[in-house]
Amino acid sequence: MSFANERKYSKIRSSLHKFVKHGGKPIAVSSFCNALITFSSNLCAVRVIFDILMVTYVNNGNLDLALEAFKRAGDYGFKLSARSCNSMLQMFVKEGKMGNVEFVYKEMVRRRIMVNMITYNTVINGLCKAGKLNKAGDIVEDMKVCGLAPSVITFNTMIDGCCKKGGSGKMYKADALLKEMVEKRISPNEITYNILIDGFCKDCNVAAGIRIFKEMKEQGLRPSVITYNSLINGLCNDGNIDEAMRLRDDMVESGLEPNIVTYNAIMHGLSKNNMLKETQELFDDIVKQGVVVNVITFNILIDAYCKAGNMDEAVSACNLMLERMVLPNASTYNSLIGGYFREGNTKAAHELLDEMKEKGPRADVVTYNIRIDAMCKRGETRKAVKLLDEMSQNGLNPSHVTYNVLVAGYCHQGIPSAALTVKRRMEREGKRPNVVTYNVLIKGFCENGKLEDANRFLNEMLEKGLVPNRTTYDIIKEEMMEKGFFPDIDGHLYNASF
DNA sequence: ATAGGGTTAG
Repeated sequence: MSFANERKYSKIRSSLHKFVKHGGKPIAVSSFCNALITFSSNLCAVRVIFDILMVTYVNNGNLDLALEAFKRAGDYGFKLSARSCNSMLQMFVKEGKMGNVEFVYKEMVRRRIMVNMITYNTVINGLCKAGKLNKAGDIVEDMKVCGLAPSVITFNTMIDGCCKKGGSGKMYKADALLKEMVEKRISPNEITYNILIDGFCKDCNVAAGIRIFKEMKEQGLRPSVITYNSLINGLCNDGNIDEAMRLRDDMVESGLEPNIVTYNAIMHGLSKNNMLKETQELFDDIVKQGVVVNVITFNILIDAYCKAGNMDEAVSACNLMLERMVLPNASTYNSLIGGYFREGNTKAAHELLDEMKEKGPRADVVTYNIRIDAMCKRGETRKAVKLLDEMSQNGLNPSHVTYNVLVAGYCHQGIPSAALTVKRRMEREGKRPNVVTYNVLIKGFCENGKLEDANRFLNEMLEKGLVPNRTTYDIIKEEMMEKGFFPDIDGHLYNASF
């Protein structure tokens, strides 16, 4: 592009920016496009203008209109650049709008827009984040067919997808991918190791995380603050605060400065281990040090107070947060609402729920789960089930917890048959019952004297490949065996973990 | 322009 053209385009860019900022409604997109092709004889310029228009919409966070422009360009047969399509894809991935990601990707291929490495990696990342690992694998095949070899970023993305997806053997699969990349002579980098370390730590296998950490150093790669944060977080969740602190010292010694994520992890670790005083002290300490604390820091502190039943301190922490111009989010409210419900202060809880409706952050799935749980505990499970409809009206998908709470509610009210209808509804909505669902159900049927049914669910759970946990065994022991009922499941299945 | 860390509910 010549210098004159470059200047022209920068003018176009700023005019388009103004257009997008003010009158860029969908109807305007189409009339704009019409005007463009009617009055311009320079089709190459029109192509570029479409491209800039789309990028400008993306940069202004107006993704619907960006998509509209993308579709229009297609209607008129203008080939957009991969670069601008990629930036739209990235935003759709960030917002979790996978339907749009898949549509744009397919369109790009159909319109023969040169799909590049970044396109592939972005789409693969989106699918991995949505838990659609098989589909992500299909895209990896697509890229191979098009002559592009998966890069270290592709592998890292896929490995992270494995680590973050639930299910048994996920770390085994992640490890297999690591082996595969090494075989293909692609060297794992610092990020590969960070992903694996975090994956093992989250899989309750800090020991494996430390092993990878050592391997990383042996490979001559330098651990970063992120590496340490993953390990510190893992150790804290393991209740091993001392070791976490030692690692923090290591980190400082190797010239790395702990950041707010480090402190949040440690504060959370302290509070989870009932060390409220230490949590509070660390908070005061970092504030004194001048560390900029964020909404997560406050949420951890507020939640610690709420769990300790100290609502007054929770509220003053909330006020301090506002003083420091940190805005509360849904999690902040959720902690407080949960705290009030727990101490039986329904009035205060509802005042906060009203405040959320009026001006606060939008209620999320957790807010509903807390409300539903409180209703169930009051013996109003039927009423709680009605909230499922309100959730979908607000565009929220009930989670496993939502259904599990309802199942527990009916069991607790002595109507396990109603609990079963919730389980069926859950399956209808495409949520597979998990270990907690079965634990609740098994316990519920046992407590209602229906041991045979409970045994049936135990077998069903095993058939589905779900791995019983400590709670399952406790239920079997206390609710079945101590009542003289011996479950007719394979003996080895429950002998192994005792 | 694409990949990695911290909070709430069962």
